[in-house]
Amino acid sequence: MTITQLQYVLAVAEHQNFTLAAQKSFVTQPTLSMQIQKLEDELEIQIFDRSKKPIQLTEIGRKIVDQARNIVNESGRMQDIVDQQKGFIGGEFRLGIIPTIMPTLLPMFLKTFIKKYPKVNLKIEELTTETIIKRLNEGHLDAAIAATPLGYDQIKERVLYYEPFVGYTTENHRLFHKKEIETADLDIDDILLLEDGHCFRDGVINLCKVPRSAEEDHFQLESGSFETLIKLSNEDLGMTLLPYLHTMDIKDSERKYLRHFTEPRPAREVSLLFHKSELKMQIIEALRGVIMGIVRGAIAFHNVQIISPVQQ
Amino acid sequence: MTITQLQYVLAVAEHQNFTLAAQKSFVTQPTLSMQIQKLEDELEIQIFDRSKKPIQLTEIGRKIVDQARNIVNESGRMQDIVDQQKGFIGGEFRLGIIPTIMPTLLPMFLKTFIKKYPKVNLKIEELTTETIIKRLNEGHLDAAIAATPLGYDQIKERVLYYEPFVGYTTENHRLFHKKEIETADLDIDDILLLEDGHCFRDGVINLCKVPRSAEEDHFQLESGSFETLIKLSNEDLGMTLLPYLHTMDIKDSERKYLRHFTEPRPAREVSLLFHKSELKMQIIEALRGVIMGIVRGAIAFHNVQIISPVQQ
DNA sequence: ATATTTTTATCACTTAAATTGATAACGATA
DNA sequence: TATCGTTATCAATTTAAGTGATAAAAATAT
Repeated sequence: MTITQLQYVLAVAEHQNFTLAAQKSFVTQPTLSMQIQKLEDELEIQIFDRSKKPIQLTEIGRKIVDQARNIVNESGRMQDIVDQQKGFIGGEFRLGIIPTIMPTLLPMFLKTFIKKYPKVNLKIEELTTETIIKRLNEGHLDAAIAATPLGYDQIKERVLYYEPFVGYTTENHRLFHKKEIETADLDIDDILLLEDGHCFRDGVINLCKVPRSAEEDHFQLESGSFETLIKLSNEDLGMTLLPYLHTMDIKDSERKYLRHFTEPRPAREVSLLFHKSELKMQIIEALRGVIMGIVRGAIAFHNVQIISPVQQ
Repeated sequence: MTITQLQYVLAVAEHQNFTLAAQKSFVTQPTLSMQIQKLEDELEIQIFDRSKKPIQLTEIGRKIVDQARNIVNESGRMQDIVDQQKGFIGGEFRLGIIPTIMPTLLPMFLKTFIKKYPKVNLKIEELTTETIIKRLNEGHLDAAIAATPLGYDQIKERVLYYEPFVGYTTENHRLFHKKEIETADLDIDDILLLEDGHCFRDGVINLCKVPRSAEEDHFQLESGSFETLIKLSNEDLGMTLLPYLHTMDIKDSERKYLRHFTEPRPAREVSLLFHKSELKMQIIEALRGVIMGIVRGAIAFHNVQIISPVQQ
């Protein structure tokens, strides 16, 4: 049994296809087939059921894959240990960020981070929470930023900050004339929300404590960005909710429509997520330090009411 | 980095000698030297300080060795997973037992065990608690039986049974005429104990709640077996304490010197120890099942006062 | 049904890696 | 200074990993 063989097993398990897995592993398909057969012979079991299309893991195969992932992860940590000892912060680091956090948070910390840690080769991707969890589990992401708590037992969460929500009304809206609004004022049918998969939506739904019913949705087209929501809101299609950081670069002409909540303000918890194997922990800690340093001051922490994303 | 290289590192770390480590790994010394150099080059660190005699681990080397042990353990578990799935209980199993438990317990369960699990190739060694812990940590033992609790964080303990102590007096002893004795009757200067390293001794000392003082020891020669203690006791050199199972095969002529304790009786906790990595867990569970099945009935469990070995 | 495409297995062959035996280099001890 | 025990280095060998071509099998298209 070699670490390489285990990596091949993981590749096939992921892609359910020897040819594709071989490409992703940068070897030819016979290499992969032979090495996996060798491992199967050595352990005297079948890891894959090749009769099913696409290829499936056998019952024992699933356990083998779990353990293989464990071993491959622990092997990867060897270099981490060396880096940590040397105080070296560098190498490739793949970070996922959900769409509702990406545009505001990334510009705030990116410059500082790459200046402070120039040897880190950051690869940032905008991904939904669901994809983030999948990729973290498969080891294709080193860390991610998303709304929490999510409570996956393979994924650790470190809170970065609590971001209050701010209401965005229009002149004709029933709440426009209130200086400050409170949670109880909200009406689920009245609020424009983001499309599914953006966990912000779930936070809002959760906030209103009203289960979303399909019949009550007036229009099906839902947006992926707050810019669209603001424009729809401006057309008197309802109010919307914006995370605090988004309100910082809103047009002056639209600023008058912002309505802050009374305390305790509803807020979302934004955390750094990473796999429990804690690979590349030095970089994760470095990133956390930079982000928390930048955000501190920009957001008031006191008296916020945490909104959990309900998707799981 | 290969698993083989990590095994070589562990061998050198253990034996502090490339030549010896090579022998134990069944390869030549150049193989070992080259593979370890290759790993050091790959990680760009020195694992071993070859200037010191005997060879020492560097600071980073110690961390590398810990992680290597982890990876090698997890690799070893791959076959365990397969065995477990197949319901196969077999292969080499190295069991350590402390001297004060070995002679009474081993004959009780050995026959049953090898009959029930004929494919297990049991290798049993009589070892002190200290050696047991060292070997479990190094992976040279799969499990052990000793007096507990010990509280090492790398070692897990599963209680097998509680074994009461029985007093052994002689005709001229002050306690001879009591039908039953109690803990308070004991006097540390008056009891014959086993040599250091046998954890039973510590249990007794702990029981008496009197720290052992060197001046008070009347004679330095201490025994390794209860047979010797009984004989010394017969010579009126003091009373002694025997674990319950030892009293079952005592000579009829000496049986009249046994004095049971009143409840709650002092007892020692006897447990199955194994490394927290839980390798070969099926066999460990099988062994535990057999021993607990055999011991149940032989020892009354109620109202025992647990005596902890103090050595740590 | 039959042809075509996609995919995995098998083969002889090449490339790369691990291992070896001999020996040099080093440091400790006599 | 000689000797011993040890590790490093080297060319040669053995073993393992990887390749390209192709066969076999299965799915899909015609």
